[in-house]
Amino acid sequence: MARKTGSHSDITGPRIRAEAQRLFARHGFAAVSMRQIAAAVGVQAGALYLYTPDKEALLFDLLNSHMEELLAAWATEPRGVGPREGLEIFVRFHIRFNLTRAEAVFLSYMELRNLNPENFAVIEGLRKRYETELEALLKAGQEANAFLVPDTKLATMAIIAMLTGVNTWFREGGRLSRETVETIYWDMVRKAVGA
Amino acid sequence: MARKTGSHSDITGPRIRAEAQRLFARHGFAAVSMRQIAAAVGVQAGALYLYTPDKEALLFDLLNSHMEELLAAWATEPRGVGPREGLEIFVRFHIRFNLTRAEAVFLSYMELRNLNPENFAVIEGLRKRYETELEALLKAGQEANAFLVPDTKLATMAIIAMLTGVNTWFREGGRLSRETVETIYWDMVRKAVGA
DNA sequence: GTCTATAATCTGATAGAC
DNA sequence: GTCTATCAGATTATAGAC
Repeated sequence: MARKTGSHSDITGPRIRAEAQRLFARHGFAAVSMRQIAAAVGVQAGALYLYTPDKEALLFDLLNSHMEELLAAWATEPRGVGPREGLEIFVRFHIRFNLTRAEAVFLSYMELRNLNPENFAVIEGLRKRYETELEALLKAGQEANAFLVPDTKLATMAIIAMLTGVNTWFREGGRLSRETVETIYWDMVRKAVGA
Repeated sequence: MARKTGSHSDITGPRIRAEAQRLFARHGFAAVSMRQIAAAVGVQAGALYLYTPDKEALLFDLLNSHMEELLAAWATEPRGVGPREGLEIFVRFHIRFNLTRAEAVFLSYMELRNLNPENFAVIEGLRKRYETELEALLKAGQEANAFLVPDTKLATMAIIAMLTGVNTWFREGGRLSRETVETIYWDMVRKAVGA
């Protein structure tokens, strides 16, 4: 069962992504050097290029994985029995999922500008798909007369911005539990859409 | 009226700040070099150091000015005759002011991490002061039984995140005018706080 | 007030030994 | 798969001429 000397490809790849995410989120993509990432992983800078063609591809991989995981996780959430329950599930899901991926969420909002146009379009497409999921819920509720929403597009953007904002101030062990925060935000969203 | 050769201190200072803001917002603080800023202004890199001790002080100056101007502008807004009108004035003010300073708003949210701890604390203090203005409005409305807000701190964060989010998608000349957007957002905020 | 020149260091990425 | 060494160029900031 002896391993070949210095061969850790199964573990080094994920470690590079983890350390890159941590460093990019903390200092910003441009401020972090390949050498810093390598040092955090415990390899030399040259070794990184076995796992990524360049620095930008590393960033794209992080953003792309995050968005794919977000959509996949949402797909496994239960559908509500009506518009109101469906929206509550979305609100709670968004807060909960984003809080467990704070670094990735931060990167996805802050470092998009460091992607080339093709990669940027991919991430924007995935983000749009997620927004459309919420907008569909709002439209359905509006048509069923369960909600009173003057503009579903604006309501979509308003709700997502409001929910994502939790990431900027929430701290585990603070005044309120995550569950309580979810409930209070759901109360505000529910009233805002007239449900 | 002849000027001394190459003397433009009255105009170069503001130009440096304007170009730095534009470049930092577009590419990120770390990704922009002092040479790029100098080139955009039309001077050599060395000349920048007559106006700023270093790159970080330039960023701090931009963030600090923005926050001071935000607070000063809010201070000149009319007070509403009641909690409801007061909140509407805040909602419209926040959207309107932030849309006219999109680059500065973006920087204030994205580049805080590039400040040293002292400068960071200054900006955080100013931001907190602004948040407290909104929270006071919500508390007053709650006590007057004009609003029904389960948690004024969370409502403050939720409303600010929601309103600031307009900056990420609003484009002049798009589907809706700024006035219309203000009105729709005010409708959502009003309902969310039970007014 | 602006310029040129420069110091000292760091950058992303590659080549080739092991 | 990882290392060392290296390339070619960029970085912030300063010194001193004009």
